[in-house]
Amino acid sequence: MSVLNTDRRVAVIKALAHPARLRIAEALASGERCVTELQALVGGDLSTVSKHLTLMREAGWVACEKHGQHVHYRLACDCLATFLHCIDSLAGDDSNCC
Amino acid sequence: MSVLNTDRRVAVIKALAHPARLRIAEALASGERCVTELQALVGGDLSTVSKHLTLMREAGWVACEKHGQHVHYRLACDCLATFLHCIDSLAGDDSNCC
DNA sequence: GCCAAGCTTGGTCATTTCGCCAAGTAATGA
DNA sequence: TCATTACTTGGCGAAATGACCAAGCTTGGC
Repeated sequence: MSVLNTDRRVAVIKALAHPARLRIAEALASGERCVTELQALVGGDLSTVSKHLTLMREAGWVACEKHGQHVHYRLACDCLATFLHCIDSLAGDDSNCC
Repeated sequence: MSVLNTDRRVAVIKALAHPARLRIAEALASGERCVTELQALVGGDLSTVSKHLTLMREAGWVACEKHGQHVHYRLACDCLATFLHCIDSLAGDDSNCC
């Protein structure tokens, strides 16, 4: 495995390694949302949310499409549930991993 | 899902969101290694590697056991392969996600 | 055309993370 | 016991990340 591939993998992982971005991903699992809706969910400045979404898009987690004034974001990958299940097997308070 | 759970999930994800730590995890997938061996693999100072391992242990990814002078680190979770497969479906150069 | 809503981009500052060095502990062998 | 190897911990400066503000672009309604 090359260093480049490692760095690419790291970029994908980092894109979810932030509370706001993880919450955004969880929200999008139940359907499309526009930026303002996601801001209402995670709080903070709209520009901050927009930048989080750009990062997630570059990593490949989400895709977006413009509808009039609104930009609809959605999950671009159906493996989020698998990913989270894997994380939760480690994150559980009861340490019942694997 | 509470904020606390989100933060715990983020801590688990962050523990692999670094090139050296990801490489360490990949290496441990093929068997136990002591700290010096992992240092040879990822480079940098031994203390840096040790701190990476502490972080990964607190997140639950690895466990360790002392054998004489050596400390053997191993994966504490068998879901790493699943995790990486999920990441690679996004990290591939060919964008063939999902 | 003009204004407001929705979003993105650039800039700056505060916070976090990272990596090395130095110092300390523990086990082994001479 | 003294030196060496293996590892951990604390500390500090450097680099990366995150959050807000301000400014700009685009779309839609009046």
